[in-house]
Amino acid sequence: MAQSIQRAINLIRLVAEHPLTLSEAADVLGVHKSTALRILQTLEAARFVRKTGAGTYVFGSGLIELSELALGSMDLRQFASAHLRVLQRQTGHTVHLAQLAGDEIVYVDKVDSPAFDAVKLPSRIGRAVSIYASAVGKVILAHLSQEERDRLLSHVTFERYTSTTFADRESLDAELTRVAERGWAIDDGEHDAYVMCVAAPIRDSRGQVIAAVSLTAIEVIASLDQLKEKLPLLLETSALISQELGFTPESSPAPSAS
Amino acid sequence: MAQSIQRAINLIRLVAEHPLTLSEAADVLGVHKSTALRILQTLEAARFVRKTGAGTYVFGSGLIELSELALGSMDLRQFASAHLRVLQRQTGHTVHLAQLAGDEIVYVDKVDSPAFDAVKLPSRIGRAVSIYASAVGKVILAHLSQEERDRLLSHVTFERYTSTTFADRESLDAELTRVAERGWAIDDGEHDAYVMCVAAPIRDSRGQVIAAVSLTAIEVIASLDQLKEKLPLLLETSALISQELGFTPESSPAPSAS
DNA sequence: AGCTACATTGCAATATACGCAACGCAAGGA
DNA sequence: TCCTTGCGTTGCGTATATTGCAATGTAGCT
Repeated sequence: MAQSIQRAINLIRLVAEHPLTLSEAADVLGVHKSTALRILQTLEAARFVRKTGAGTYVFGSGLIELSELALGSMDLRQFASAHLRVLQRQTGHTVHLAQLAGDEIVYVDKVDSPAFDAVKLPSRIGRAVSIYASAVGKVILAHLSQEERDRLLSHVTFERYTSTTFADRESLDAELTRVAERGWAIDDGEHDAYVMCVAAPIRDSRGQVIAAVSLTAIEVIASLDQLKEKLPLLLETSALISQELGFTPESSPAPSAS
Repeated sequence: MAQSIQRAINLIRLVAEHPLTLSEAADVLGVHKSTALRILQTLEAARFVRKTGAGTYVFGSGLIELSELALGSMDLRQFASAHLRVLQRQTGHTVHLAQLAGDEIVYVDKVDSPAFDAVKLPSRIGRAVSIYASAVGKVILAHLSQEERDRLLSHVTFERYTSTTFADRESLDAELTRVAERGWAIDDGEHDAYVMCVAAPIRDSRGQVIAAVSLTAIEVIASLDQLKEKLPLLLETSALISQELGFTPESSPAPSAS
């Protein structure tokens, strides 16, 4: 489709795995050395790769800087990081930090159980999450203004992933009302039947909900009820992160008890 | 130099900052829409960008996954992360985690002071550090085998950045002996005259030094002596991280007191 | 020194990526 | 309802940017 760009992408992939000399690069791509050189020089100018003293090409910092730029508010990650790790230890479950970015909700951090035999969830930093079939999505959606909510949902085509999915606007709105009232959301296998979550919102200094923390477990490991037992810890974590972002609880209406 | 690749890189940069429609992308690049489309499709196939429901292109997870792949042992970062953040709080100084990657030493994590008025150091995750003119470089070098040390230094061309730089192999070797004896290294403005560091080694389960933690401050903020006062905290941190990696202290010879 | 293996440059050929124009499609207004 | 407008998408001929070659430069090794 775009040969030279494809070659450049392949080269980046190779370099990310393992340092490469020019000749190796040319061999692997199946092109002449001069061709490989020109691609690498272009990538080098963008700092996507870097030339070492030994003459090999290695991964450059440009890509990492881009990732951080795209994940946006590094502030949020920096502030949240330590708290997420504490929460992981306290609960033993996988912790996610998701953020509203443009029209989507994207994972910006993830803390797995460090145990080697632990189940690694397929979620990945940088990936978008379903906005209506996830605990983080629902808890963020529930705390946005009506206009914002409409905007985010206007392009969505609802899909019933499992029997518990809220697959139409009416039932979703009813669920979001419940979520807004109690201040946290669950995911009862709404996207993947065996994946359970609880999520709590994170607010910035203006009191706006801009992100969410969640605890995730597959049902064999922990039932939804078992996850809910960790709610106090989860809510404490989200409150601490909000505080770090400059949020002062008294400046906003308290969630009504339901 | 490689026009289409350059255009692709520009597009990635734009998309990382802010979602883009096809027409906008074409306008900004100054090319026809069909050209922009083909570039975006290629990038999309590599998951470097992703198409949202609304038809805009946004940053894809492919780049982030690449970054994580390249930063290698996510294990180290996961294990170290919480400890680095604690150390930052305890000391108030910038904390770096640097790792031996191939022939070079690369920053894999960094924790700045969260204060808004704090000086942000120009170091960046993913960037290579001078191997002989940095505290992390020296402390890693000092604990490698002679062959490894020779290999890493064989391609180096020494440069006297400041008056304190160890700019030749003999004086560097003498310094490395001192570092190995006491188990930690300093950087007395050896690369940038006003930047001070102390660094301690991190060992994996085999007892091999594979990384280092450091505390950094510019001289106006803290003198080298003030940094040294934090040494107990630094050494505690590096010991804790090493333990998490499976290192058992008794299995290795204790550093001799100097 | 001479050899080998590598990176780099200049240049001509052509494959490749480009712009154009036509098409498809959806949203909004008359 | 139909027309208009603005978007993304496809096919195609052309020209330009990219390629491979061959020659040159450079460094490490015997």
